[in-house]
Amino acid sequence: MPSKPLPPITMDAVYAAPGYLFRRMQQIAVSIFMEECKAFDLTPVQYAALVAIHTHPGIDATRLSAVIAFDRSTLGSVIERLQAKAYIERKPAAEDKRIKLLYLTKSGAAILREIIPAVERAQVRMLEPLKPADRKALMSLLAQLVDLNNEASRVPLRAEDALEHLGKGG
Amino acid sequence: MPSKPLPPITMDAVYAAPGYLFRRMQQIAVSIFMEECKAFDLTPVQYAALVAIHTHPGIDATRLSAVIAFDRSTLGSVIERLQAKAYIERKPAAEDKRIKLLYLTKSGAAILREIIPAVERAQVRMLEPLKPADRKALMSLLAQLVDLNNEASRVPLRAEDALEHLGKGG
DNA sequence: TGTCGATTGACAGTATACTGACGATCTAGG
DNA sequence: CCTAGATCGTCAGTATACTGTCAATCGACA
Repeated sequence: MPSKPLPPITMDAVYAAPGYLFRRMQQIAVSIFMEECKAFDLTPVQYAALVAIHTHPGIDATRLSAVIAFDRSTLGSVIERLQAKAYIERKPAAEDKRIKLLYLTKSGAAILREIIPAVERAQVRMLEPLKPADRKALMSLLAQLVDLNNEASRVPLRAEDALEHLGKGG
Repeated sequence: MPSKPLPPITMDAVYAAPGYLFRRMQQIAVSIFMEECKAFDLTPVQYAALVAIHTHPGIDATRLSAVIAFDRSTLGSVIERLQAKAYIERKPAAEDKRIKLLYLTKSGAAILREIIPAVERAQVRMLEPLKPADRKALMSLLAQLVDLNNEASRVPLRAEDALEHLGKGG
């Protein structure tokens, strides 16, 4: 008896696979972002980190990783690069010698203001080929799926939860 | 006169941005793939490369990169790793000394057969939180968007176009 | 108070990705 | 035949990502 007949192995199956489409779309999105923002020498990750530090001054690296759902290991080098560009500062916390608090510098706040229009353009361009109704539908479904799959990633998004210990007490 | 008033900078704007959602979803997808396939020690990229080499035996690295829309520079190390695992072979082409042709080995074909059920499970799991109708809608919109944005990425998908010179003459 | 478990930042190792460059090689034109 | 331009594989440099580990530190509990 032959074993269960195998489905044919085709590239079309790969092209239609969710994982493949997600990876392709991410590559395209990064490419568009970098093109629109090339005057600023900021990556998407660095941009998100700047926004989070702007929104939560004095956050530490571990909590930052939860707020933007980045890997903590990776975040170390991201922070280093932002610091090397003088967009952020790190200050040791008085109460806990392990922690280094993150703050935007003046030039960090300035570049954040300046880059936002370019980021907006990039976001618009990513969806531009679709009809407006389809853009909304896609974003709605994707937002749902990301939220419902939150725990499936190594670094689940914790957003404001992660900030309970920041100056407000737990 | 103050300049145009700035929109507030919030994390919610980041969370709702297409680029952010695409990156999150890709992280989640890779995480699920690796979890389902951990017994096989194959990454999503390595899997796609194996399928393409299976479908197009004797393809070279440059055409492979077009068929799966991978960066050619990156593909070099991917090929090296697959070769180190003895899943593929590289043979110099007789007619062109620059080119190395890629072939699946027996163990490469075997692992491809064995991993497919795990890959299928991963693809299903990625969309599982959505209702069936929503899964179809999301995949349809995403496939359209990726296709319409094809030229926006550094390595546009060329699929069968790239194979015109493979044994069939141009 | 002294110790144990948890947390924090850092690091090593692996794997994608993209940019830019390079030598070897092929092809087309003269 | 010989040179100019294109192509192929490769490499160096940078930037995300994830796994696993480590020392320093903190907090809680005995």
